[in-house]
Formats: sequence, C-alpha cells, structure tokens
Amino acid sequence: MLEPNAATTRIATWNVNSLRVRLPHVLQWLESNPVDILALQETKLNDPDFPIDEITSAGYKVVYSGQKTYNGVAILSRQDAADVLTEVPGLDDPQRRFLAANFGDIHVVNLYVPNGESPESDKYTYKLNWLEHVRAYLEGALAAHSRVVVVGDFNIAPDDRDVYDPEAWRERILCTTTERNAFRGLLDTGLQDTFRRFNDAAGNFSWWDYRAAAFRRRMGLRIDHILSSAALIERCSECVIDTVPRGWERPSDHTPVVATYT
DNA sequence: ATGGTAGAACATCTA
Repeated sequence: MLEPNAATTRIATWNVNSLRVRLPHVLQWLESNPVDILALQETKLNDPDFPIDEITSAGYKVVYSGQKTYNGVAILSRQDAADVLTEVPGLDDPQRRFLAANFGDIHVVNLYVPNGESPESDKYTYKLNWLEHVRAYLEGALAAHSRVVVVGDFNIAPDDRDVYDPEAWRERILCTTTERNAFRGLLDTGLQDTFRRFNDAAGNFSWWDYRAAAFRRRMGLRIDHILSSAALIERCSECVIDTVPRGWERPSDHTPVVATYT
C-alpha cells in the first residue's frame, strides 16, 4: 500500500441526485475522504442557489453549471480551477451536463451523460448525439493535454460484468450495444476505464435503483466511471467504488468512485 | 403486474 504524500492526487465522482438534499452527505464523506477533486452530477440547483459557503468552509473551491430541477454539474477542488468550460463545443444544449477545467497540470472533464429513457425515445437520439460531441471534444483535449481525466455518471454499463442480471438488461437502456459502442468510442480517443485496470470481476456497481430494495438485494449497475489518459493511468495506484454512502440515511441512488494518482 | 421509490415545478416529469 502506498503511503499518502504530497504528490498523491485523489479524484472522485458522485451523482448526488439533488445537492440540496445531499450536501450533508457530501460534507460527511469529504471528512473521511479528503480527495483533491470531487466531481458532482445532478446538483439540481440554479447557480445563485449553490451552497458556496458550506463548501468553502470545508476547505474546497468550487465551480458549477446548474439549472433548476434537473441536471447540474459541479467540481469541488483544493486548488483553483482554470480555463473553465461549461458547454460541449459545437453542441447547442440548454441542459447543464458538462463541466471541464484545469487543476494544475490535470484537465478534468465532468459529465452527466443523458439517461436516454429507452432505445425508442427521442432522448436516446439526444444521448448518442451528445456522446458523439463529447467524443470529438475529448480528441482535442487529449491532443492539448497529457493528463486528462474524464469522470461522471455515464449512464452506460460498459459490459455484462457491470450488470447484476445481464440477460434481463439485454439491449435495455444503459446496456444497448449502441451505447456500449459509444462508450468504447470515448475510450478510443486515448482513455482507459480506470476501475477495470485494477478489477476484472463482475458484480461491482455504482448505482442501485431506489425501488424494489435494489441495494440490499445487490441489484446494481456500474454506470459511474473514471477514464484516465495514458500519462495518468501509469500513475494510478488505485480505483475503488465506495459503497458506504449508499447505505446511509436518505442516500443518493449513486455512490462515489475514487481514483488515486501518485 | 411496464410494477416499485425518490426529487423536483408538487402534477407530472425524470431517473
């Protein structure tokens, strides 16, 4: 086990499903997991309503791009963000799902990928188009930066190991071959699924439906991911899914994923 | 049984 040192950087992602409700969970989690960077999705807050003071008091800077009721992304960080980007270039999208910034020499991209609803839905077409524009953005980002980390709620289970019942989910939303190919398209820009560098096993999940006691019954999907560029993956010592907060009172339906770089 | 729960605009929408 590596000793923590000044050169260690920990980056985490967590879909909180309303930061208004989950701010205490975030602050409690940060107390025992003082990561350098925490990317949040589904904050569901207008920017003027963002809880800056509470996050500043916890020792973090923050940048955010929110809207009322739906979506919304934020990045908490120990050091200041630079070159903040809130739009996917070339995509005219009122939904606040994208936030990119530099933290030192690391380019961080925080994604809340559209759910898609079902393969027959217009939202599915929107999801695939959104992912194609992000893929194009990442090609440029990887050409400009050596250290790139892409984190968030991807709303895609990359393969059958990431699904509690693969046959029941065959070609359903989050698991269709087309979505999985789009995920591979993101990796093909020069990124690796960081969790899979350390763990080949099935049954590791980051999301469990609120319904039908899915968490207790271990009926989950791995849809929250950390993708690392080659320069970062060779410095990555660990990537874990922290299932503890999913068991807390009034939890988000997602739980944090954390990568450690040395 | 297309069910079930959660969060938000608190009537439906989204997930």
